[in-house]
Amino acid sequence: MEKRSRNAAATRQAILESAMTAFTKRGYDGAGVREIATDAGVTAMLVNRYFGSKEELFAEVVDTMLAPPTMVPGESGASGGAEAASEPETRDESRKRVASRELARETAKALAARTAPGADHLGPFELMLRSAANPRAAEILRAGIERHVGARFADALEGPGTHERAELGLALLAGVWLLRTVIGTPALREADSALLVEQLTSMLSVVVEQ
Amino acid sequence: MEKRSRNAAATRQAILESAMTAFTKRGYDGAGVREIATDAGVTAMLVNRYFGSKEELFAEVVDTMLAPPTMVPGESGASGGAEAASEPETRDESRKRVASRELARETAKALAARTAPGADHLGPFELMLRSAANPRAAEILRAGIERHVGARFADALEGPGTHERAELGLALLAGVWLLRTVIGTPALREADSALLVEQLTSMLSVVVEQ
DNA sequence: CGTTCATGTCTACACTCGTAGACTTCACTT
DNA sequence: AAGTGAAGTCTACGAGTGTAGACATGAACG
Repeated sequence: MEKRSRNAAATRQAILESAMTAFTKRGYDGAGVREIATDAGVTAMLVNRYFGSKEELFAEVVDTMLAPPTMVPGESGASGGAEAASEPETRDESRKRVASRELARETAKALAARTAPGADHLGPFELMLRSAANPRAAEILRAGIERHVGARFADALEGPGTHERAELGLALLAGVWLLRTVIGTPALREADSALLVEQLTSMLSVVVEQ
Repeated sequence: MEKRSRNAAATRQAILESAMTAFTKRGYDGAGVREIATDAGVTAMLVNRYFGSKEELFAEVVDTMLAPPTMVPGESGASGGAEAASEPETRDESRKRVASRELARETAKALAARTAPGADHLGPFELMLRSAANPRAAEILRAGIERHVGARFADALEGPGTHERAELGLALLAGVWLLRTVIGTPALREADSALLVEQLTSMLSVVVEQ
């Protein structure tokens, strides 16, 4: 661990990244300010000094983790293990050119891979699922989803009711993530990957295709 | 509120019902033993005296709320104080006679109705979604789902991979419940009911129909 | 060099939490 | 009516929470 001698920006970033993993792994209520601070090599009070309060820190974490991934290679979004949950390479514009069924399949494959028993990909879904219990956190999440994710997913669709259909797809993704990783129901954990992708693709196609 | 003068069974039941609503509304971490006790007209210590600990109380709540049919149209599904309705009829058999598409549609309609903006139907889904953040609670939930819900839903299906397909359906239900009520994303909240039922039916049919 | 001010720490407060042990009060039996 | 055991309460502890205010520190600048 490097020293980071009195660099405000670096310290702030360290706190933010520590908060990302803490909130994602333990949820808003489960993560403590002291824990976040210690992991960042800092005192608890400094967290509030930089972010105002735990709630404001959480809001910034949500904003960071739900924001679309930066294409600029210089910025590595998060070293703490937080990546945005979207398909590997395809950006919004190129997505529309891809056949709808293919979009559904790629999404299904990505979901299946990240929620596989071995993988421990922390991501915005876990952040949401583990923090939804707290009403204040839920409101912050709602705002973040509305601002970032919902619109981004809806843009990938065509036809009428894109927002509603996008959120229906999101609901399926969130539910599978919940049961497969957070809860850990055996039937879904041990499900055959190829078969799972197949079923998810079919379900997603309902809302993805026109 | 009646007096319930020193009746052990009634007191236990009162605590259990109070715990159901508290855990469902605020989640495992959010609900306090003192709050549960006060709502039952009792001291906090009596809760632990009857149930051993908060965790054991939660386990009994989970067992109670997951035991009766949850999402299937014929049932009331615990609106706050769940009543143990005994029902000797062969529900499973009659269900299988219903056309698969009809099962999907009925389920979709029930889900849409219970997650509508006005309705405040507390149920096992909220219990799960609000308590999943705590690992101990998640494990208890996993056991309960495996013991009760998964198998029951799988029994309503036919063909291969019933457990996996049942849990995929459950995932969709849970995700919609999450986004629509716990998080409260506007696109799903304000979605047209009939259209929502239609899309949900199509998505569910993928896993419900053979 | 010494001053300065952002950067970071320490102590402390005012809670809430789950729960353990000792105590009291009531309903029922004899 | 007296006794007894179950039913319920009281006090308290130890740990943990978020955060406010006072204090220390060190790097950059005159």
